[in-house]
Amino acid sequence: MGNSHFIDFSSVRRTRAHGLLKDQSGWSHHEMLRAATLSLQGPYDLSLSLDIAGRFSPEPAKDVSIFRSAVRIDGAPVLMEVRQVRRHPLLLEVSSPTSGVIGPLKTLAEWMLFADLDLRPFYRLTARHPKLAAVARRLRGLKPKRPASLFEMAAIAITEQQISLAAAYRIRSRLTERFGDCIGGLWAFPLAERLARAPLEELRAGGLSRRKSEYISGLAKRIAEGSLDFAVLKQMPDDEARSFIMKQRGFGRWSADYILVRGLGRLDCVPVDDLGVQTTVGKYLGDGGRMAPEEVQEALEPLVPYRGLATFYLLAYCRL
DNA sequence: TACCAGGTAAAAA
DNA sequence: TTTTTACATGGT
Repeated sequence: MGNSHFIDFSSVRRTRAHGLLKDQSGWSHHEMLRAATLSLQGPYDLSLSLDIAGRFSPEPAKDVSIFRSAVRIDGAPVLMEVRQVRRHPLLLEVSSPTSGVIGPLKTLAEWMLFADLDLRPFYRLTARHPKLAAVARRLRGLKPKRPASLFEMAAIAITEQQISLAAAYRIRSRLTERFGDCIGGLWAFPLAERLARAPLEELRAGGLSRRKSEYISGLAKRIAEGSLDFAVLKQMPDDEARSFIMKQRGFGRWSADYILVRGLGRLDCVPVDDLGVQTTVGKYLGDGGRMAPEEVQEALEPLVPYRGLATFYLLAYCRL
C-alpha cells in the first residue's frame, strides 16, 4: 500500500516536471490530464447525433449519452470517451483511460464530432425553405460524425460500393476484427501498414470481392510506403480534392463525393450518384420517386452552400 | 427463391 | 465512344 502510494507520487512528479518544460501552467497539459474540455461553436446535441449515426448501421447506438470510440494516436490504439458536460450545452468533456494522449485526442475528437461546425447559418438558410425548415427544426443540434481517419473513410467508401450498407458494415466489421486492434471492448480500424501486408486471399475472406480487395490493398500499400498521403486533401478545394481521389484506382465519382462530404465534412458536396440520396431527395424535394443525378442537383440548388449538410439532414429525417 | 442494395473497372459492341 | 458485365453479402 505504502509502496504504491510512493510510486504514484513519483510518477506524478515526473509527469509534472515534463509538463513544465512545455508550458508555464504545468499541470494543465497533455502529459498529466486524462480529460479535456472541448468547446463548441453553436448548438449541438450529442445524443441526437449519436442516435442518428446508429440508425445508419445495423447496430443501433446502445447508450447515446456518451460517445465511445477506439481510435489511434500515433498508430497506438486508444479509447476515446466524450460526453456532454453536465447541464452545459456548449461544452463536451473528452477523456481516456490512457494517459499522455489527451492533447491529440482532443484534436481528434474535435474532428470526429465536427466541433468547429456552427449550425446557425445553416438553420438561417433552411428556415426559409419549404421542406427543410421542418426537418431542421426536428433535428436541431444534429451534426454528422466523421471517421477517425481518411484511410478508414476510403475503406468505408469501397465497401459500400454497390452492396447494401448493412452488408458493407458486416464486411468492415470482419476486416476490423481480423486486422485491427481491440481496446476497451471496441475495435480500432486497421492501420494501412497492416492491411498492406495482408494477402489478398485474407482480405477476401471477410467477404470483400476480389476487385475491392485489390482496391483496399493497393491503397494501403501506397499509404504504407509513403507514395500517397490523404492528409493533403484537407488543404485542397473541393474540385481539386475530388479529382485527386478519382485518380486512385477503385474511386469513381460517387466515392469521391462521398468521401468529400462524409470523410472531410465538405458541407456543399453531394454524391448525386448515390441511390439513397436519389430516393430520399426525390421523396422530400420531388414528386416522391427516385431522382436522376441532374434532378438531385437542381432540387438542392436553393441550399447552396449547404447542399451536403441538407442532404444529410434529409437522410437522417428519413430514418427517424 | 429471387431480387435489390447508397459503384467500378474492364470487356464488348 | 458508348454499352454491357462480373462482382460479393445481407435483408425482404
